Amino acid sequence: MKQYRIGDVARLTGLSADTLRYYERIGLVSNVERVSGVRRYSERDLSCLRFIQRAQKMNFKLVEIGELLKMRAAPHKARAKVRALTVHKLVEVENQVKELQTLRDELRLLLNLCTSGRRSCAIIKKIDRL
Amino acid sequence: MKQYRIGDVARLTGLSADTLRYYERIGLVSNVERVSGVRRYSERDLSCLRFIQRAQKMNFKLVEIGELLKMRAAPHKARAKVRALTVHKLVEVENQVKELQTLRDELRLLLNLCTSGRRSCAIIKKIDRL
DNA sequence: CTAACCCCCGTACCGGGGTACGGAGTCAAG
DNA sequence: CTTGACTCCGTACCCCGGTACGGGGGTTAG
Repeated sequence: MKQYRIGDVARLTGLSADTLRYYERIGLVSNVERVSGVRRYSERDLSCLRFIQRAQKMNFKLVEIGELLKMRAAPHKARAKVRALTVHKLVEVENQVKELQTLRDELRLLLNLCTSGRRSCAIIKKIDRL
Repeated sequence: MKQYRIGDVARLTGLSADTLRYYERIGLVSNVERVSGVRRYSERDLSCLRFIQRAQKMNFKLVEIGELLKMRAAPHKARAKVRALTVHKLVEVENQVKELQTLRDELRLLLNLCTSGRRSCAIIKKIDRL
């Protein structure tokens, strides 16, 4: 089984060495082997890190990813929990989308007002009494 | 002209007294009058605070709101700047919307997979090799 | 043997928007 | 005159996901 030092892992994953140490410190990646004090990452560790990166792109927070990793390790009883976590995340994201869309529309409105140029600034005025 | 103490303003705006002091500290609201050390907020100050609250809902950061407030005070030469700031914010928000929509679709996909129940957890598997 | 790298650990710091705490001062009513 | 409500200020702390720094040690090539 191949082993990687922190710098190798950094290059392979795109995460900085500091970040890798940080993940270990907060317990996200656990029990990385040491050889005379130096971290040796296994393929397993790498797979775990890539899982983290992908989950992060799915907007999961590091603590949540910690949960997911535990469930990943013990797949059977975890189904419902994983599902719940994902549903929760979906709802969160859906709400964010809605709010941001509203916001976007308002900003577009402001800019339209602004383009139909008058003396004073339509944007400021509009925020004044939105 | 009416004057308000910090507690009154807190009740009127929904901002905490600590937050009001904080806004003053970071220079967002400036030159609040004092009567023997005690803040006296004017109607102008209140209007300013409400502007802040509305701009904040528009996703402007406090530093940006600081800019807007300056422009609000000196409306004439500010047009272009206000516009630029707003355009920038709009682009930002549009990008966020797109990313979150993609994300939302992926989460929905995950949940669909999960519902068509099999032995092991489809969500975990999918994150494994997304 | 030295230079160039890599790695260790601990600590502090970043942004953003506040919240919490504690000691002291002020003011009005009872 | 005391009690209670309100305020002051300064400092520290929260979350989140890292980044930066600095002193020390290990390894490898020339």
